[in-house]
Amino acid sequence: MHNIRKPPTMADVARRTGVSPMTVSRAFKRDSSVSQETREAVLRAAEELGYVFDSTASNLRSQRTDFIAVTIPSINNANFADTVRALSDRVSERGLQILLGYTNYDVREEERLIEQLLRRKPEAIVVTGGKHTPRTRKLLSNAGIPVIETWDLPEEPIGHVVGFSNAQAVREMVDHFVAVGYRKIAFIGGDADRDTRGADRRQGFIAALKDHGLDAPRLIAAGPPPISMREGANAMGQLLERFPDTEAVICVSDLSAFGALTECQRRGIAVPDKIAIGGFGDYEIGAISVPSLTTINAFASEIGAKTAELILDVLDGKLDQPCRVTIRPDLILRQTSR
Amino acid sequence: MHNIRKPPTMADVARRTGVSPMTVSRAFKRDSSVSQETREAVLRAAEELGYVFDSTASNLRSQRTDFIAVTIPSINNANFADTVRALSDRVSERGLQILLGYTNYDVREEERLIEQLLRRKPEAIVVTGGKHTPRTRKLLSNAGIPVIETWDLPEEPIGHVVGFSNAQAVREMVDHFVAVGYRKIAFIGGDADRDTRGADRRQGFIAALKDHGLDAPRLIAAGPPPISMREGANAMGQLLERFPDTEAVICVSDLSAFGALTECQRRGIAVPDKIAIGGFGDYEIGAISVPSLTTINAFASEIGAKTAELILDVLDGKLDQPCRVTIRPDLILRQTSR
DNA sequence: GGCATCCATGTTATCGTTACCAATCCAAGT
DNA sequence: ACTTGGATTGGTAACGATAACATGGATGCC
Repeated sequence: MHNIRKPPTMADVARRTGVSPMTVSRAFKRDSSVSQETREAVLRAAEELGYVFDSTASNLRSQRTDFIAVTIPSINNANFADTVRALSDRVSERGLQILLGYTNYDVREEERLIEQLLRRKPEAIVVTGGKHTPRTRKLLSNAGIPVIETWDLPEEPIGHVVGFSNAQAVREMVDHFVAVGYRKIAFIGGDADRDTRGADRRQGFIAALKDHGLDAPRLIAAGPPPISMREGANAMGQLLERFPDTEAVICVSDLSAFGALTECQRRGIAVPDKIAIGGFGDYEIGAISVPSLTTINAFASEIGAKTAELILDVLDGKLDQPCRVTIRPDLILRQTSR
Repeated sequence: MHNIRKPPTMADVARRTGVSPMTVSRAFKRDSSVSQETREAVLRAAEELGYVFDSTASNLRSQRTDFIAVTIPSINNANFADTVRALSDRVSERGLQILLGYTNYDVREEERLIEQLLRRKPEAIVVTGGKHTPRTRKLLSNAGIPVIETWDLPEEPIGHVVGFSNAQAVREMVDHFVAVGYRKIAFIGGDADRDTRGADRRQGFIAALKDHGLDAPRLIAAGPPPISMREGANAMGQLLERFPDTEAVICVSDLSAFGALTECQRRGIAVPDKIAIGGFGDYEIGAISVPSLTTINAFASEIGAKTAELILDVLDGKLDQPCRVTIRPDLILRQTSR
C-alpha cells in the first residue's frame, strides 16, 4: 500500500529467493555458474518484486558500462544513420549499447560532445571524420579505450580507422566525367571549413580538374553544412545564372544533387543532355528519381559493420595494434550523366 | 613513465590541488559554492593530470544519471530524427543526455529495448507510439519516472502524451480528396499490425471512405514497414495494374508517395491529371519534388520540443499529473493533387 | 560588542553491485 | 578410503563519487 518505499535491490531478491546477493548477481549474468533451478527461482522472485537491475552500480563496481560511444555529424542523415544502424545491430548482439551524440558538423561541438561521452566510460569510441581539435585528439588518445575514426582516411590516425578518401572518391567521378567529354564542370557544396568531408570532396574535385589541365572556377557554396535538397536547388539556380555554359555539376551529396535536378526540371533544362549531375552517398532518392542519379556509393552500412567487427576483435584481445580498414567507394553511373 | 597506472580519481586531483575530494566534486558542478580561484585551481590540476570525471560513480551515489531514454521505430527516418533532434537540443541545455534505441517497428523488440534502457536508470523515458505489450506497460508504469508517449494519442496513456491522431490526420486528407471530386481512392501502406501508426492511418482511411459512403477495396500492402521509396514505387505499379481506374492514392509516408510518383513518371502517367497522390510527414522531398507532394505535416520537431518542455517541467516539479499535449497536423496541398 | 547569517570547505558514510577468495558438496579417479 | 576436481554458493570489501551534516571564518545588523 505504501508505495513510497524504495525500489527493490538484489538484496531484496536474494532474501525472497533464500540465496545470497552474490547468487542473484550471477543469475542475472549470461554465462555465470548458477544452477538452472536457482536462476529460475531468482528471476521469478525478481519479476514478482518488480526488481529492475541497476546498471549504475554494476558499471561502477565492474568498471564496465557496455557502452560504445559514437559521434556523427547529424542524426538526420541517411548515410550516417546506416552506419550507426549496422554498427548497433552487430554490437548489440554482444550486449553492447550505442551511446550516440551528434556534432552538428562542428569540431568545437565535437570536442564538447566527446568530453561528455568519455565521462560515461564507454568501452570504445567511434568518431566520424579524421579532423579534430588538438584537445579532442588528446582526450581520445588518453582515454585508454579503442578509438575508431570513420568516413575518412586521416594521415595521422588517433587509433583505428574504417574509412575511405573523400577526395579520391570525387576524383574518380571527375575522371569519368572528363573521360566522357565534359569539360566545364562545377561543384556544389557547403561553405568551406565546416563539414570536413565535404571540404575534402571539394578539394578532390579541384585537384582532379587541375590534373586534367582544367580550371575550377565553378564552385558554388550553398551555405553552412549540411546542404539540403532546397539548398542544392538554390545552388543550381545560382550556377545556371552565373555559369550558363556549365556541362556537368558534381554535388557534395545526393540530397543536394536531387535538389539541383529538380531545379533543372523546373527550368525545363534537360538532364543530362544540357547538363549532367553527379551526387555522393548513394541515397535511396538517387536510385529511384527520374532520371536516376549518378553517384558514389560509400558503403555506409559496411563502414558500420566493419567498425563493429573491429571493436569486438579489440575487446576480445584479438587485435592489439592500430588497424586501418579501407573502403573502396563505387562510382555508380545512372541517368543524370553519360 | 609507467603508464600502467590507473586513471586519476578525484582524490588525486584533490591531493594535487591541496583541497578535499569534496571540494573537487563541487568544482566540477555548475552552481555549487566554491570560490572562483579554488575552482580554477582544481580544474587546472585536473587538466594537468588528465583527469576525466567518472559519471558511473556519480550516477550511483547521486542516484541521477541525467539520461533521457528515447525509443523510436527506426533511426533512419527523417520524421523521428527531427523529433529526437529537437528533444535533444532542448534537454541538453540542461545537461541531460539522450539515450536512444530503436525498435524496428516491433512491439516485442520495444519491450526488450525498454527493459534494457530502464536498467540504465534514466530520469524519464520517451516512447514513440501508444501501443505496447502488457509487460512493456507494466515496466513503464512501475519505473517510477516520467513516461511520455509520442506520435500517437492512446486511449489509455501510461503517463504523459505528446501526439496526434494518425487516423484523424488521414481522414482530413480523405475529406479533402472527396470534396474536390475524387471517388476511387487507394491507400498504399505497409503490412498490417506492425507499424502501429501506419495501421492507424490505414484504418482512418477506411473509416473516412466509409463515412462518405465509399468502399475501400484499393488497399495495397507494400511489405513490412517501413515502406521505402522503392516499395512505394512497386506498390504503385501493382495499384495501376489491379485498379487502373484509380483517381487518387494516399500513401503512408512521403517516401512511399515519392516512390509512387516516380513510378507514374516512368509509366508516363500524368500526376495529378490522371492520378492524384498524397503523402504523410512533410519530408523535404515532398516540398521539392517536381511536382511537389500534397502531404500532412505532423510537426515532428514540435513534438520533440514539447516533449522536452514537458520533461523539464516534470523534473522541476512544476507538473504533478499526467498531461496530454495534442498536436494538430496540417494538410498541405501541393501539386500532386487538386 | 554580541549574535545571526552566509560562504567556503571538510568529514563521514553510503549508493547497489560484483571482484576476489573461500567453502561446501558430490562424483570420479587412484 | 582418500585425494582431486568441477560445480555451485557464500562472505567481504571495494568501485569513485557525493548527500548530509559539521565547521571555521567573515560579514552584517541592532
